[in-house]
Amino acid sequence: MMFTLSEENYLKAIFHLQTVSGKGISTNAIAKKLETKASSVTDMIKKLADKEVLTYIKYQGVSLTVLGRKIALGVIRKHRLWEVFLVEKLNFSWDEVHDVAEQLEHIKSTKLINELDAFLEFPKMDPHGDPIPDKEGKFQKIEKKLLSTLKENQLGVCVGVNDSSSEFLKYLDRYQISLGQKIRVVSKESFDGSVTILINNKEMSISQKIANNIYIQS
Amino acid sequence: MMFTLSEENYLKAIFHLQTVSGKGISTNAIAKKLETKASSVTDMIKKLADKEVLTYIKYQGVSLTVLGRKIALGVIRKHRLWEVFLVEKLNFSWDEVHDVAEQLEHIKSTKLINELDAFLEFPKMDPHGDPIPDKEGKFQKIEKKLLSTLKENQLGVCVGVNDSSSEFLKYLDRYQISLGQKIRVVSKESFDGSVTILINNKEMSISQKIANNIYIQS
DNA sequence: ATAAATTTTTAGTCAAGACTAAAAATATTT
DNA sequence: AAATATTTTTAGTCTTGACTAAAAATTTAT
Repeated sequence: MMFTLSEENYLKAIFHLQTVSGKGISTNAIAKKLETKASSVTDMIKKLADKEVLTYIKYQGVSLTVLGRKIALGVIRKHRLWEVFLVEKLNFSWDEVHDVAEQLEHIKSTKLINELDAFLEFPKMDPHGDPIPDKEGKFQKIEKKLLSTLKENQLGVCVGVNDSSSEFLKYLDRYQISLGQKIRVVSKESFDGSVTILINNKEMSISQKIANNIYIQS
Repeated sequence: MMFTLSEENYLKAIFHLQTVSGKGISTNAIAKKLETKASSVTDMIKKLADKEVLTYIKYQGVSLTVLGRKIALGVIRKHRLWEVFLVEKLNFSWDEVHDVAEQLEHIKSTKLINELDAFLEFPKMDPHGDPIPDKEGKFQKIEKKLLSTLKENQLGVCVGVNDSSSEFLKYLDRYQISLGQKIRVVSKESFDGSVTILINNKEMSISQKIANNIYIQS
């Protein structure tokens, strides 16, 4: 069974939505994620249900079948391995990889992706701290919480980001926040939720929105 | 100006046809090369003429403009660099690379391809002996002739193949014919054009068709 | 130079994947 | 429990790139 580029993108989007909110995924949520219209989503969902990668009951949202999940994980595996390749071998920075990986993830060749995996020495994480599924679709769940949940004076290490947009990642670069960076919460402002943090002995203030997009391990 | 996957494939096909037969390329020739129908070619040609990548006069075939040639060479550059990558870094053999490279050649990212070029240390040839255009589209023309044009007792080195199909390349592997391999013509059979050659001190006979698809440098 | 054969183009369809506008179903208020 | 608001689906349209069948132009043969 072959899947088109569009179909793969739908499966990936539904998988991501499913890991966040447990239950059936609404047409609207998918439309928003893929920046398309609800009517287009309905059309595609019918096709994917016919292909038995998701179950669909009218007016009740969808959820992936075992097969659908497997395909989604395959695409995610490819996306993240290519990101590692771009950063490790081709001098891309973490804010430059996303768009290219979005293209590369749809290249069809089992040998290609497994050899790439070996060439990169079976990395477990991509450049944004997200886990890379193995051949079987298994991946380790990383213990992590949002920076915004740390209490005053607590210390943690940055292990991931919740937003991989180029704008956000460039912001982090400017403030020297990268994977592995130690961050201490100095104080929290209850008025606007902003957080004062200590990085490399320098104090700085970040907005709540920023703090909500940085993953920390204590 | 952006080009779709189909448009790029048309440009590439026309470029290849143009390098073989000097003059305007016929609708039929393109259809044959792309395994499509002449009517489909006419449709696409009109679109490409509008985009000013080729000139087209009804019933008279087409020829690439400077821009069209540049785009075609860009696609060919990507194809061949990816082939080198697959063989040198990912343990592909020369008969396995074509289909994957056909997909990879359409990935859009200038940085990607130039970094890949550097990573591979600016190779001048792909695994089939074909030259790789540089950033500017320049490439060296290799002096070569068909094995079938050698006279009896002449010696040469295999420097390329005229057919990159998996079947043909596997045949060459079986008979230990690879790039750089020394080949001496022992005798030629005028009846069927077959050629008896000497490789690694072993004599063998190859058909005219095979001899017509191996490039030799004397 | 006309007839026959070939090539090329036109006209009309089709499938995929998206869209808008309107209808139908479900949720939320009052 | 109606009335209103929201979500989802349907119906119909559009674009891209392909297709078939038929018409038009060009070549080749007689």
